[in-house]
Amino acid sequence: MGRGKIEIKRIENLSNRQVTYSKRRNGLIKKAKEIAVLCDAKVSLIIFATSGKMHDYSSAPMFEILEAYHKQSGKKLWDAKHENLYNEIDRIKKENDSMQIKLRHLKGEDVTSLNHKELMALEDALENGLTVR
Amino acid sequence: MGRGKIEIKRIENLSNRQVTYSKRRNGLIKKAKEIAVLCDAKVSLIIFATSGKMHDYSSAPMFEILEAYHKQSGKKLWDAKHENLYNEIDRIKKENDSMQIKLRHLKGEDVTSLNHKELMALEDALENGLTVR
DNA sequence: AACTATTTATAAGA
DNA sequence: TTCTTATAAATAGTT
Repeated sequence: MGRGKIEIKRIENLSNRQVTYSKRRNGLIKKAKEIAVLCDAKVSLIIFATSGKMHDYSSAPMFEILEAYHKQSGKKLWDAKHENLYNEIDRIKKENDSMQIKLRHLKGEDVTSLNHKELMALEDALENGLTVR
Repeated sequence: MGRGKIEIKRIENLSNRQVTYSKRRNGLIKKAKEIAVLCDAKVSLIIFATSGKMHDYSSAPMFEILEAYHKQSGKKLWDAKHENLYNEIDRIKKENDSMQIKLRHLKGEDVTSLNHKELMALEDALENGLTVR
């Protein structure tokens, strides 16, 4: 749509590419807004130029749309993000369980029945567990 | 662009709305593909019809684009998802700290110096903390 | 699902 | 960059 027809392949001339990018980006966002209004659709659009500059549009809070996307796509978008948190929870829970066992042990017998080395080992384990995070 | 000009407002007639949705959705995805190729841009597009049906296009793995979006937008996309996990971590850490304090206390004195009520209270607190999850 | 009269988007030029 | 305009492309209403 213009003075001449163009092939859909990368525009090699930088200046032309930038101009076309700017025009088409505006057009795309306009169309996204229109379908959202006309058809009561939820739309999320994110565009990055090669320069790294970003433009975006969403007809509802981006998070909502991406949540819905996550549910329907079956793609595990968030897993990489969540993995560290789950790992941390597991680690702390284990630490916790370990302490619980030791507490029960201590409650069940006179503390003096543990020798000095046992106490040091116990203390080390706890200090370690609590500082590796 | 058609036999007549239309206003950009919700199309009330269901059938017309569906037809327009289908046509414009295709158009939008085509344009998204074109700008990605012509201008070497990264594009992510997600569209939901009111029916709940989803269509999407992304010129690179969706996760990559959303990660980049997350970094640039300053919008806290993931927080709602992460909040529960952070809360759980906080809760367990507190439980953990509490146990550590009690352990130190027990190690520092003969366990028999705690009276029966104190031991019961300690046990209850631990059991409670460990089962509320 | 096709068709086509019009509107809209935009490529090239200024 | 912004404006202009000839032409390509999208699409609203129709069949």
